[in-house]
Amino acid sequence: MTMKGTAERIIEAALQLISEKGYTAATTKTIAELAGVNEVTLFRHFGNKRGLLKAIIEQFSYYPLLQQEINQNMTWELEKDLLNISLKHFQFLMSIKDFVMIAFKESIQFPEISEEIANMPLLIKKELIHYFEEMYQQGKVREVDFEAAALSLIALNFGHFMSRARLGTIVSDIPTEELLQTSVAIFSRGLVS
Amino acid sequence: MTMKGTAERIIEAALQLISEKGYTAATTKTIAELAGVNEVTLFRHFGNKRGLLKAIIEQFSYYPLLQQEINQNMTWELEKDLLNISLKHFQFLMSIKDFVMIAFKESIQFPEISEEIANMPLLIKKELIHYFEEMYQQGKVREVDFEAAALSLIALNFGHFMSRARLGTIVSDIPTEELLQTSVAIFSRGLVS
DNA sequence: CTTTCATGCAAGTAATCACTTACATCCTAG
DNA sequence: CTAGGATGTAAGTGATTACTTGCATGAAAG
Repeated sequence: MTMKGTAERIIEAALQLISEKGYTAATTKTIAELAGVNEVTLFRHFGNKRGLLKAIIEQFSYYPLLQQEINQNMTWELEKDLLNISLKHFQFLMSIKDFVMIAFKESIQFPEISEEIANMPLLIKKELIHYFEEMYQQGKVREVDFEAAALSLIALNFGHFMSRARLGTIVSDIPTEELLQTSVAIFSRGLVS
Repeated sequence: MTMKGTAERIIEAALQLISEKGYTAATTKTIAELAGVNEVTLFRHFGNKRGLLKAIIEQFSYYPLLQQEINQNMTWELEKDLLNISLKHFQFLMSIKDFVMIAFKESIQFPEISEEIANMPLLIKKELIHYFEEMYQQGKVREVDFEAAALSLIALNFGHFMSRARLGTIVSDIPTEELLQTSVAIFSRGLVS
């Protein structure tokens, strides 16, 4: 069954080209070429260009949730846990980098993407607030606005991701893990009671 | 002299449309329409579509520097200064929001933009490192990797900006100033000696 | 062996793109 | 009042776009 492989290759090519050039500039012709597939095959699979984008969005709505992986491996040591979460968060963003880029490029034109991409920080926020509240009960973090704290850690990771994904090492050549480690060290020290 | 007003209106329209739809999808026709100008006038002013983008980039390369404003009003009280810097940084990003969006959308296709947009964090990083080093001399911050610390604060602000600029209040409806305040409070507490 | 189904290939559609040319109109500075 | 420069209008260019149609090919399944 070559069909599955073909559709997947088209989606991969579209993912790459749309994330690089944007939806309009990534033509069906170039997508088909990159996929090593005839242009008509693209239309036979997805109907039209928008159907291809829809397929991309659907693929990532079923993406393995970061949420669950955060809940596991909790040691209830603030810095250790936050570093683990941050690393996972960063790696997760990197693994779906192309999709994130498309989402930020085309969110105004295709509102369906906005909902999809907003869902990620919302879920992580929920988990983090839950974690902070539990840690507060244990007397391990001081009293702050936990929602704001959660959003800050998310913003921190996302900012690092954007910088690395878009500008590479232009801004700094500190290794990512080192950067996140310092980043989380400061943040968690600001949270401990 | 109506010329200046016309060129400005075209640039404004282009800024809005390109940031919303991307370079390719923002057609010269729609840009001219939004500017309330005939399409040929656009070409008479900027030669071709790329010349229009070039004009946009040039406009922001002469943008008043955030750098200077940071250097002023230093109180050498960590949290107060960092909050001031963060607020200014955020407001600055918001004021050139459309340009930032274009930069992140088209940086792969037009590398000139990448350099322009990377310059901003580089300058702020330099100032922050300088500030942290001085504060360390004064015994007011503990010893950390100051570059990583600077990058973290920048990532923090940029992350908040991206969230608000792109997703609005979907993720959270905490007022921006309140969010930044908590954000900086945690961060600066993690830095003090 | 034959049928079926995914794909390739060739050709063509109408629409839209960036961009040009020629000429009319208007405002303003001299 | 007049000359020049900025703008509008009209019409059109070739290139490219998303998308379609008809037919050939090839491999796999019954």
